[in-house]
Amino acid sequence: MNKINDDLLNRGISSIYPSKEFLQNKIDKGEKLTIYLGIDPTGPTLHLGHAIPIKKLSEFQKMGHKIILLMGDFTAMIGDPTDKSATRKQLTHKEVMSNLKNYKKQASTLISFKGKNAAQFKFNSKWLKKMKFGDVLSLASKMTVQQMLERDMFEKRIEEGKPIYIHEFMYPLMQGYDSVAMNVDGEIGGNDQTFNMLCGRDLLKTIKNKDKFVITMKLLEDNSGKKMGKTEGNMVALSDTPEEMYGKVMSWTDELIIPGFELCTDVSSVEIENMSEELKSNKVNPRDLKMKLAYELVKVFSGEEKAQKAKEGWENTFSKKEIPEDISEIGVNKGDLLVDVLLNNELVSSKSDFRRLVDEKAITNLDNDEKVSSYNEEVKDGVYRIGKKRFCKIKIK
RNA sequence: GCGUCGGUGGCAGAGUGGUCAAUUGCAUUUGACUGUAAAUCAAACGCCCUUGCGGCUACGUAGGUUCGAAUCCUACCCGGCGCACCA
Repeated sequence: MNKINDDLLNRGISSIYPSKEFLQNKIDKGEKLTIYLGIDPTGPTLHLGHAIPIKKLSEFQKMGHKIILLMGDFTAMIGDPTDKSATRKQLTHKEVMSNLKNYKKQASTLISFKGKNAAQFKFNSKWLKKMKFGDVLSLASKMTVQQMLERDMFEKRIEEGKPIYIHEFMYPLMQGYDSVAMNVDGEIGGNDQTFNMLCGRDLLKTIKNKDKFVITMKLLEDNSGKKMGKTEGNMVALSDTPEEMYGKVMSWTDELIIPGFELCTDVSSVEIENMSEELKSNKVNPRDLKMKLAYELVKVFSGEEKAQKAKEGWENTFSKKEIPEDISEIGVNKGDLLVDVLLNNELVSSKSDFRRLVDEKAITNLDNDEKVSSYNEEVKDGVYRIGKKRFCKIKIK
């Protein structure tokens, strides 16, 4: 078919079940499909890992398909055992609701909740909460323990003598039931969700004799297979400022450059291919490509203007070693000790921490370019730099 | 319910009467190097006053034994595993 469609079913996609042809066929026939993405609100912000399937979803929306963003407000309380070597602490519904407070707004940078083909925003507690024990049992009778046990992380836990709770077994069933309850045509998600999503496919087939398609997206990961995550500290959150996003991308390892372009930006596939070639043949400085990636990525979420500003801000701070533009200004009294000021503003975590930094000559007064060398130094007017990333502007009242 | 093993710093995981603020790995911070990073190397990494082979707080909770406990004892709380049913 046409070019757009080509990207639609290829770019960033890990696999399509039952097959790409199956889905292509439906689209070619002009069917209006209902497709959903489920997110468990386990944290207060959406991050790039969520944004990747949301972005794909938006492509479907633009083509006139119906899309649903499903909040797993019920399932989040149980906790998806995927990728967890230990049982996750269960969340209360209140915590979950507070987590997802901003999701809709954050997602609306990519998909539209307004207009004639508005995306729907749903909650799975609506049907899961109402289920009776009998309903649960009949659902549970559709799946075997062996099927569940096949999952690696269960095997691993058994080996390590760690507990597996029954409710964790139930998780894929619940997620699968979402498909049945909403009677969707398809589901999209990260390829770490493959098992759960296929579970829904099975259920839909058994219960409603409907063939649900499943699209799994590639994950943004380096070649050691380590997913980017909060623990890595460089996971872009959709609540980040353009500057923060830009900075985080720049701290990614080089291997993420090409996947980053493919998964998170609107740069054309051809262009990406070219860049990939250039990288391999060392024709370009990876840094320059990464800067382009950072720019393009910020553009997707915040627009061109903000992206440009973020870029300039970053260049000033790091490349030219200048001070970032908008650093917080702290008003102090004459004679205050620098330690106290920094401690009160949480720029150092304790007085001991401060002393260590002084010993390491990590604190510099940029106005006269002198290192702070005494523990008991009084504050001076001017800009201080602590390590590489922390800055503060001090103003004596 | 019975038996048994265990609860240690952000996490993982040593330590089983004194030299333990507690080995080590990961994470983190800082410095060097660089392409901004990554990798690598060096250092730091409970808090407080800094003068110290300093003070304070910490090894699930509460008591106890001891000159001295993360280490021993008692009770309690929490967890794993096994057994008890199907045989």
